[in-house]
Amino acid sequence: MANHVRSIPDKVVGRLSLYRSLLQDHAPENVTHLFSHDLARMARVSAAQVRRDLMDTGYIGSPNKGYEIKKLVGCISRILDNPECENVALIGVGHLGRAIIDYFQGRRSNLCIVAAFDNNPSKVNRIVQGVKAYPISQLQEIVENEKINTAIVAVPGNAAQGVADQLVQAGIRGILNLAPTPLYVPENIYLVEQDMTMSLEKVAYFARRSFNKKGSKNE
Amino acid sequence: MANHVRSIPDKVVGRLSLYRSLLQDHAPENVTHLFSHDLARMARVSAAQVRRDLMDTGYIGSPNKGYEIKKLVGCISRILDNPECENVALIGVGHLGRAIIDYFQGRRSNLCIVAAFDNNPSKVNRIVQGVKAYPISQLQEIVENEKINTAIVAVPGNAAQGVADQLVQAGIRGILNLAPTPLYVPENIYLVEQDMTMSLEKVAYFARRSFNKKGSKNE
DNA sequence: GTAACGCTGTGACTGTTTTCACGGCTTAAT
DNA sequence: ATTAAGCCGTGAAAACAGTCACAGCGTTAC
Repeated sequence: MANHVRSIPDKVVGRLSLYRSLLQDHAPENVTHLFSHDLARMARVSAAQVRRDLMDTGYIGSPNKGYEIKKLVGCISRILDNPECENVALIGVGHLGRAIIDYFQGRRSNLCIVAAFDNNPSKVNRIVQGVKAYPISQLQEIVENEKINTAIVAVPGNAAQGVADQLVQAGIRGILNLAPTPLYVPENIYLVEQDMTMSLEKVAYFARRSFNKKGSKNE
Repeated sequence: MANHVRSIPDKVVGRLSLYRSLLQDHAPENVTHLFSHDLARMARVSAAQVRRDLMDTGYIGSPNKGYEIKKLVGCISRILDNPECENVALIGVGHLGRAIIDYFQGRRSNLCIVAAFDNNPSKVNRIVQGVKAYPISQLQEIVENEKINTAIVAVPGNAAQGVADQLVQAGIRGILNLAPTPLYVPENIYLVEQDMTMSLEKVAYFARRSFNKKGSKNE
């Protein structure tokens, strides 16, 4: 319980992840340093926000060179990443599942989707976009062998809870749920719900009554 | 500008949308009423949170019957929904785009994807999962004709900004961005960024250091 | 040398979101 | 009737998140 390693808030972790991907993917080749306001502009946040967030990484910038991109990325990675590559399971090999595989296939990241699962016999026991697909019955076995502790749920809503139960059973520690049904999981499992319906209804609501107020959100 | 209709905060709108979908899709058939703590349990929030959120809808529950589901749904809908059906455009007919169409096809909602767009000639001018797909060159025309003011961006990261510019040009007011690149849009456009990479990195981070702390997030 | 600049890191502040806690109401039971 | 119970609505407090503003420090210019 003694959380000697200072625990970083949810929101900050999200932005650190964003900063890193911006630095890796969108920084001009020839630039080695940048300032808080540069990163802020890229991430659509305030410069003060960037500086505050970076405090949590322990990285210290130079007052007039700014931040050294390489070092900063390394520093964020030391916080966000496992020392080794982090194995992730994907459940559901429909359109959404494949979209997700594409997402991660392209991007350098230490997150690696090492196995996909589906209960549709026609989809399993073959390679989908570079990822081996298994029947769900092998979930437990593979989660253990591959030391997977994070999973993405991309199945239809009515199957989601069942899948979640099996994931918890298999020893998964964190779940990203993309199905439109919220999940019940034990307290000690970290869960992020990402329901597109909800997000879209929000957009529609604020778009309609566009008081000239801008909103923006992540996670 | 006089916002006589009290503007409801972002977060609350999101939860109202969630409450409604829970009530519509997951309420037992024979039950007509429920209490704040019932809805709270379904939505994984506190009962006080539910009551506070519902204040914004104007609906008033009965101290010992609780909330009448039908009336409450109606009341939330009166806030979230357009009187008529709300037309939405989808940009990008890859795996992600199709997944989104499936999402909304199944669910009763007053959001309706009326047109999809793609710049891949092999994907356009045909019906994809019930939605007509057009080349992006027709964006402006169709947005105007169909009175669309909300769009979902589901294209690869490097195409996202270009698409966003065209959407703004065409008069769109709200954008849900699912591409892994944050967008620049004018202040008066409501934008929600929903980057799966970021979410997953967050899950992985908190799953790893699972101090027995639970986290949960939406939108 | 030294003055001016412009950035970082951070304490203090402001604003927002969530929780607490309690008065009031409505029903049911005695 | 009167009492007891239990939930709702909401003011007040607490927790959280983001912004402001400024001291301190390299760097550059003169």
